[in-house]
Amino acid sequence: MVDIQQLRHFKVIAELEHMTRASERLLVAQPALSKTIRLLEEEFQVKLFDRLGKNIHLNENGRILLKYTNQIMDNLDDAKKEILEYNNQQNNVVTITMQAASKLNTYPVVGYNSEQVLKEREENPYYSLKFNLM
Amino acid sequence: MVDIQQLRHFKVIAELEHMTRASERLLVAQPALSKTIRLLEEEFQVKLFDRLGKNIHLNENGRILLKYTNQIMDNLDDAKKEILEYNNQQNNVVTITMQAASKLNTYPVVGYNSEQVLKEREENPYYSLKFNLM
DNA sequence: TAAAAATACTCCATAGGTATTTTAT
DNA sequence: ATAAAATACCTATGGAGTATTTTTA
Repeated sequence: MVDIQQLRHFKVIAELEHMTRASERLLVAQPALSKTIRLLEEEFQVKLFDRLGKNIHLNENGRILLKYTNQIMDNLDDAKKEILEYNNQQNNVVTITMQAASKLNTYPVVGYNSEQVLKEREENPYYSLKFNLM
Repeated sequence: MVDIQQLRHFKVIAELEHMTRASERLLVAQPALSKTIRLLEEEFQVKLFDRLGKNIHLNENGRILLKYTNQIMDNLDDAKKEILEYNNQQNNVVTITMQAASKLNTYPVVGYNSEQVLKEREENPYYSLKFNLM
């Protein structure tokens, strides 16, 4: 099974066309990268690089994989960004903190999520609840 | 580091919103899936599911991740397909086979890739060379 | 009390390390 | 003689398994 670590390494090797320099860049031993490329080549059943003398040269299969690898990396970055964004928009979250003894504001809130409110009340003298505004 | 196996598992769990049924579908033990979700939640620093009593419910973070997970899966499938396609189009590959002793056709080919031709000639009485038509 | 998820542990597969070999400049 | 990749071998981390506990409907 392909994994993202392998693709991260492949990307750098493909861009440098040089395992040793890639191993320095990635802080990973060179033989580990040789193995990674062998595994990817077995996985896809094709060579990704031509071996030219002591060097390697990305071939058409490699170029195809690189194109999709870049998209996958972008997808991952975008997922992280979008999740971060969603959770950092504090202005769409309302936090209401109240004292457990006070029934003043409890009942309207109970209507929102009764189990959670009652549990919070049992456990903490002061408790707060967050609501996402849609 | 996120990996694709984790995302494959997450996708099924997210779609079923049920670890036990996902574990049957994926032929993976249920505790392994619990751990996978915990690891993903640590990785992204957010909860992906709300725990509602004994069930789980995909939340907004989970929905965001699922969207990108689907794109990543599609990218991987597409990469495999495109590589397969490229390598199965035999009609864009010309194979020329010749006898090593004959110099008849060698020289024009030497112009294309001399090292490879000379090596092939040393090793095989009959050898063939493939050319990709661009 | 049954059904779900979480936790605790154990084990093994494999990613990555070091040392060395092979190959080509 | 040097520089690159490949191979061989070893180790340790973590993914997945079994057994059990916790939680709740």
